[in-house]
Amino acid sequence: MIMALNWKQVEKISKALGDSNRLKILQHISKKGGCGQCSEIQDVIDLTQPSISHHIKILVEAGLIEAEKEGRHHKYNLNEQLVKEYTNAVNALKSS
Amino acid sequence: MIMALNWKQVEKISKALGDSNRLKILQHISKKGGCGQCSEIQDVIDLTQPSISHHIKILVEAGLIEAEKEGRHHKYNLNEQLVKEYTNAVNALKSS
DNA sequence: TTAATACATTTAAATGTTTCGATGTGTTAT
DNA sequence: ATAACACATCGAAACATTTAAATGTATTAA
Repeated sequence: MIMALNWKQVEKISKALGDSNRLKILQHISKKGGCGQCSEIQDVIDLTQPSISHHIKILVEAGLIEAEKEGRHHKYNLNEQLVKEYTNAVNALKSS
Repeated sequence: MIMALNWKQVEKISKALGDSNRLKILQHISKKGGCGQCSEIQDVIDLTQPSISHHIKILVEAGLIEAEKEGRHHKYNLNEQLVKEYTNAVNALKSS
């Protein structure tokens, strides 16, 4: 089996997943069927706008979500392919 | 088996996976067929003994590895069940 | 018993992360 | 054009993590 992600990427994605607020953001985006907006995330999570912006940046840089600009709003989609590759890479620890 | 992980556990495991040295330790334990010793990990990873001890503690506390004392040596096993539950939980983001 | 080995713990320094207030940039509405 | 909205960035404080030197504990060997 060809490993799509290298360990540096696994580290980065794990770091991105290692924060409760970011996990909440991911769950929110996931529930919304892969979409969401910063402004509505502020209603769900008890953080200021700059903090949410920071966490979203980390998720985007890890590749877990993708931003789509629509006028002055931003929509976010979960990168399901990356989630799959990440869990594959972690699971590969079991049989390498 | 039935036990699914809660998000607090997912956070903790992700944090444990979010460090290159800990990923190397896990790979080493994994390669050795689920076993290894601190002293041989020191040959593979460029860290002092207290640092390795610290990282192993974090992996144990996350539940990713289990320690087995054998005299003055310690053997470590990958908790394959937990790895499975972790990847299941992360993958669940795709369809919740 | 004494010495050596394997690992844990404590302490402290360096470094990284999280968070928010202030402010900046681009977009839409009036 | 002006105001309001959505989001990004900067700067700084608070907090957490990483690392190693020093030291401690338990086990085995001589």
